[in-house]
Amino acid sequence: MDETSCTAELTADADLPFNVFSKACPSRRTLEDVTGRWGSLTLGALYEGSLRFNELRRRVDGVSEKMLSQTLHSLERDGLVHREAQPTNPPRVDYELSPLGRDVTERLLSLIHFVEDRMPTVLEAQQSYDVARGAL
Amino acid sequence: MDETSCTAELTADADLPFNVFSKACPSRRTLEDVTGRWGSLTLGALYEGSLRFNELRRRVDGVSEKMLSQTLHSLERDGLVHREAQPTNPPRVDYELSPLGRDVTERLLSLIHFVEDRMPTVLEAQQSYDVARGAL
DNA sequence: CGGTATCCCGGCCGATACTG
DNA sequence: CAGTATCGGCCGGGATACCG
Repeated sequence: MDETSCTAELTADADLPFNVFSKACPSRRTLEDVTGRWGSLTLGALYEGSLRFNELRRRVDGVSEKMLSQTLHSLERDGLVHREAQPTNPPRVDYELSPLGRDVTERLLSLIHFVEDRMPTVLEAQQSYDVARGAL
Repeated sequence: MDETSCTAELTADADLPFNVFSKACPSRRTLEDVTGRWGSLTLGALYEGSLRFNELRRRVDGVSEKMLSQTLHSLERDGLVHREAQPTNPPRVDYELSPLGRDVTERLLSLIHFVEDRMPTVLEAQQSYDVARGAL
């Protein structure tokens, strides 16, 4: 299993070059960067436009400096976010989505908005589940 | 901040009832169930059709019994996956997506396939980043 | 087969302090 | 403002054993 082909024999996507269902495939890590707890929210926040570090921190409610910094590094490394630092004093750094990042985030936001939209149904399901379980 | 409205003042989605950018909003947890490390792969695997526990375990390369069990419980609680147990011996249990689960998974797969598709570009970006960083 | 229970370790992650 | 450094808890998650 090298890095340019990670075929998983047991999935229907068996002959795709980069298969997330295969444990060793680098696409799985990238997917986790994108869908991860902070990665998804960071990308989502940046979709509206470029933001500075602390603006981002306020938008993504609950993220710590450390995790935001780490998240931004991963996303920048993946080529999804572009970092632009201006050597002024005080320093000003803007983060914005790359074209690839925008394409990824469009799909991500489609999922996010759908989940937000169906939350009433989900909450109902959760209550039914909990009641049925609590009865046991 | 109750459970039927979680407005985040600082995002553009400020007046949406269920806002993932708000820390306390239940939609964030549900999104994590869907996009999480094992949740996303489990949903993706089930999109092709219903599967039994150990079939699922083999498809989702690297998942442990414990995590698969836990993941399936979360997804079932959210109303995304339906569990059907047949009281035979040996027992047979099938998992399948609910209609809501299918809708969610369609959007999820759109993202997954896009990431898989663009992996060559991502790998290139990563190498550039690593080279530039290694040079420092 | 289809799980649950228990143990336990590594690393995710928050808090705090510090730097340019 | 925009981070990095360091410490520590806690919990995700793997390994193993066990049950119906």
